[in-house]
Amino acid sequence: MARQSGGERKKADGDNEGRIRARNEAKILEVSVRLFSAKGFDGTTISEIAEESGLPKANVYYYFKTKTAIYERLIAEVFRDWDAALRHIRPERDPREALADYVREKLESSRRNAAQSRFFAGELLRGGKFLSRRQRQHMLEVTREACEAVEHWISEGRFPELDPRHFFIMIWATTQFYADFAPVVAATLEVPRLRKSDFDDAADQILKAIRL
Amino acid sequence: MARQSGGERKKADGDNEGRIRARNEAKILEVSVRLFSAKGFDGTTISEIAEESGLPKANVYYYFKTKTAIYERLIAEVFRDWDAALRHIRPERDPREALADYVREKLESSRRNAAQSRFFAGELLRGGKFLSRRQRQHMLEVTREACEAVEHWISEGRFPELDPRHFFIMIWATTQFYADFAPVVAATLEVPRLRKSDFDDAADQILKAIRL
DNA sequence: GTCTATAAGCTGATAGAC
DNA sequence: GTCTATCAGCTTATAGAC
Repeated sequence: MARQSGGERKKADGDNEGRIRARNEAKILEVSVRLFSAKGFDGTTISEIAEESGLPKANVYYYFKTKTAIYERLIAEVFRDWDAALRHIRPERDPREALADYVREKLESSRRNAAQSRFFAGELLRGGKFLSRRQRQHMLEVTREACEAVEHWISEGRFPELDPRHFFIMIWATTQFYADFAPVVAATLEVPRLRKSDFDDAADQILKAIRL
Repeated sequence: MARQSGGERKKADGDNEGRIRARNEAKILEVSVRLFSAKGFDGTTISEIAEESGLPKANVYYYFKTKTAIYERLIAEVFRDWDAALRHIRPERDPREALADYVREKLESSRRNAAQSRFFAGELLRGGKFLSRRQRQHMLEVTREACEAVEHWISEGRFPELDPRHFFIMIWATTQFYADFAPVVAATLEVPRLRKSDFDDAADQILKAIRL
């Protein structure tokens, strides 16, 4: 009680304030990624974000200055994990095992965060206008490193003579596809909806198809 | 002159009217597919469609009752070509040649109609809510037929023992990717923008990777 | 068929009381 | 920090003169 009175207010309930802020921001972002991925940037309204977050519209604006700010925060969040799976691709590893780990992790992470995956795919589909130069640069560097690992394997005769860049595009396209275009995949597999086992099958089939 | 007067007006300038209608509708659709693919359904306004079509807004509404009607017409148009490339996949053909033709045509058509390809990808990314049951059914049947051809090849020992459905998902995902996510691909290949030769390389690399 | 003017409603964003 | 009330602007879509 005493701590909350006086001129130190701002600092005094800093903990509480921080907790509330963290919780509300997290809720807003969680709801937003789902809505943006399902309806796009313009199809998503702040009213709807507020409603599904259980907050009045003005409170959403209290935490995020604009709708664009929410979108950009989400881009940054997705981006942080973009290269997580690529860490498996290292020259000293066995190519077969490294690729298997990479494909499985990529499929698993897009399955677990389907909304996030679709959100990012939507952004790239529209040309990636919200990506900063920094972020583009980072993607490029990470890809280049992975390509170097593959080139190393090729030079040792442990990998087929493919262009690593096209190879990664192929793997990336395929793994993303299962989560991003789930309805099409489900229809093709003739199941009502995708289960974890379908993703496991996908991983096996992809690795089998490229016959490493 | 005489033909245009009197009660037969509607029929008399039917030719002219039809030509104008055909031209204006085509222009509207051409502009719309580009705008929808770049900004999504809600991000695209009828004002903008009208402006870029060189027509007043009210005329757009004269040809299409609603914005949704334009979108649905585009879906139907894209849809008509969905299975064109799959016609190469027939049991009596040589699997190697059939697949090569399929991959090349898929890449070439998505390259030539990049806006259309992205438009459709955007629709599927949002769950394909505008697809009719008929259209879904058609996709399913065409895919099933192609899978049967592959199964035939497998039974004769002319094709690796893969699940044809996962195999087609892999091919479809990869070929689409080059046109739909062109900026990412261009960055990965470290070129300013994709040229026809990049698509040709892609076809070669895909076919090489699956080692048919 | 063409086009201007306008209706009716929703949007992102803010002011200001509590 | 929370929330109500509200604004200014833009949206889809239509009415009605030409």
